[in-house]
Amino acid sequence: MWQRHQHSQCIKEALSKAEQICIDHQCRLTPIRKKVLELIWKSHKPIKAYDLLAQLSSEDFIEKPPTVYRALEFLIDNNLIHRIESQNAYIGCNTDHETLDSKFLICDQCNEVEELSEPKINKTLSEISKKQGFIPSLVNVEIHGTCSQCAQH
Amino acid sequence: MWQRHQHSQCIKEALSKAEQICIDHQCRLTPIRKKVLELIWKSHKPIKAYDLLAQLSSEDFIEKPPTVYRALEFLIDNNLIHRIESQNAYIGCNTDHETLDSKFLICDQCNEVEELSEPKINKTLSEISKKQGFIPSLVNVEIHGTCSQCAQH
DNA sequence: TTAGTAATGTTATAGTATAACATTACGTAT
DNA sequence: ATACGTAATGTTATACTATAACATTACTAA
Repeated sequence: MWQRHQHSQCIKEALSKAEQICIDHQCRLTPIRKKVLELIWKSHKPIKAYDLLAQLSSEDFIEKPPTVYRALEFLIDNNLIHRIESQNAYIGCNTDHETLDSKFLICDQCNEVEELSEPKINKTLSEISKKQGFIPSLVNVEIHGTCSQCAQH
Repeated sequence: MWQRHQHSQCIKEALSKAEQICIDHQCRLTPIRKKVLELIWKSHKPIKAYDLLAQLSSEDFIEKPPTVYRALEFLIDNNLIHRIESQNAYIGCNTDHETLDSKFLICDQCNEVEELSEPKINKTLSEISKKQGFIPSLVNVEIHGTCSQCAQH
């Protein structure tokens, strides 16, 4: 689904984006938060909370669930990662969001996930909500299937 | 969000729909499956597996997790209920599905859920998937916000 | 009737997440 | 620099969600 590439670049970009956001939002990218964000980007696929936990503990970080869940909460609140609801897993966000929304293509073959940033989807969903008198505050779209790479094999 | 009404009618309809589907699919609406479906419709809001479990056990049904999870799996597979991923909860389906998709408006105030059956959403999502060479097999859309009823108060 | 499959029973455990309270670190006003 | 308030983390315990694995029972069709 994604081009093969060195992750180091996306990790770097993600971290510097995170730092900028923390300045803007007046909050702190503490070592734990930074480490969790880094691990999520390193994985490059959805990663589970307890897998993060295991990796943290193997690197001399504190390895208790609340630690990682707090970091995840922080990163989600600041739009630096998203939760893939259908997998109880977390993935980095490299998209600029004007609204609270996340939209994914999830390949059930290779488990790669691509985040969509198509305004058209938001527009359609927003129109339909409005038609029902519903005021949306947060949208989540998860499309499972087979990615182009996997479809060819 | 929904008009006030007697649930008895929707429960009846849901059950007879279920019976028809089981005939079509050559499977059985056993007492447990029927009871679980009934409880889900009685709730009329998303209901959790362990809440179903509690209600079952108070009615002389077997009250072990696998029982209820198996019934839930059966009902989901036959499109009689859906799982609300963002809530780990289950809700009845009164919609006819041509494809595997579920789309919800979820009111965070009153916790009512309305299932959408707008082909336009599927069309939009399908077009965008295709553009990426992605072959969708299952779509889930969860829109959180405030329903028209709650917005007025 | 009996053999094969579907469904359920049962025990145990895996996997996901949070509550509650204690402690430490940080930012800032004095 | 110091003291104070807030933010973040440490720590223990437990709640909540779901499934594996194997035994038993019920149904169906030859």
